[in-house]
Amino acid sequence: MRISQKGLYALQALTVLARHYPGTVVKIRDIAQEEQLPEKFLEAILRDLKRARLLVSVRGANGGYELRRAPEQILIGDVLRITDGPLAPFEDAESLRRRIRSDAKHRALFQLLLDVRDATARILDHTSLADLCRP
Amino acid sequence: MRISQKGLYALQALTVLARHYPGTVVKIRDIAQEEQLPEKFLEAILRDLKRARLLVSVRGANGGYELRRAPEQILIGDVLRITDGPLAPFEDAESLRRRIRSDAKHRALFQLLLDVRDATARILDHTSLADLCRP
DNA sequence: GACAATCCCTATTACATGAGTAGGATTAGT
DNA sequence: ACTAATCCTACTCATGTAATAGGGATTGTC
Repeated sequence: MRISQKGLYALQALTVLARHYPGTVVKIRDIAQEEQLPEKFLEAILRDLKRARLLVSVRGANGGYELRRAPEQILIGDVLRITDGPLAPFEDAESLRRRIRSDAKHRALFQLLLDVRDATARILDHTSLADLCRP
Repeated sequence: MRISQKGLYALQALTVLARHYPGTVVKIRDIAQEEQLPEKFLEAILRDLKRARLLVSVRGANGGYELRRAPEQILIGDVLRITDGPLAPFEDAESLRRRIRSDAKHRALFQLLLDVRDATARILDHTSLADLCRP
């Protein structure tokens, strides 16, 4: 699972929102300036994070985005699953089985890739946004 | 690091060669048939593995491929680095630093991704081709 | 030496994904 | 009404993946 620019930008943006949590909404432009991110691209990313219920937004003048939960309760694994899909070297167990012909013969390979997935997930799901904001 | 079809095919082909190790070369066509892989694509993959010094080949009639070392000494990590590049959620440390603007502020993120890389590498570099051939 | 089998090499194709950009529709504060 | 902001659709452009095509070079067998 190579991390995408989208995933990187999402995490950078979320650290900004974490610093303003709770109470204040931050607008796209301000986040983009603070982290030097392309504004329009960031806009699409924040919409995705909102659809996935990580953020809430306020529309209109003085609008912006805010975390829906405390930074301690937002796991990096959650974020990257939204921006980059499953935290594994494959899409999902089903289609991996299909990609390996004669899966009976390659059970060990299958299990190995599951182990890799579990190891990454263990790390990413035990680190929160708050952890990323600490020095 | 999502595993590519190339990587999957490479590992499947290598298990065939491991079963014939040592002493006999196996031709592309036979490997392709045994594992149901596209022959021309497999050909390109085996060439890559040969260039990377994992295989040796014999040309001409009765030619084919053979492992250069014992299956116990071929690590899955080695194979996937050839077919899929670095075993990390990023290309290399340098360009990750470039992809994250203001890296000073995001040292924790940087370290987190390094941890993920180390965890995957630890698994993949401690599993050998011989391990994949066991039931 | 002819021939067939086999690896070796370059090029091309089709399709999907990633990384954005453009431009307007909608909503809210003044 | 005007302005500032989010929301939404669609589009572009570059790159990578998964092959396929079509030979060239080498070697064993007759």
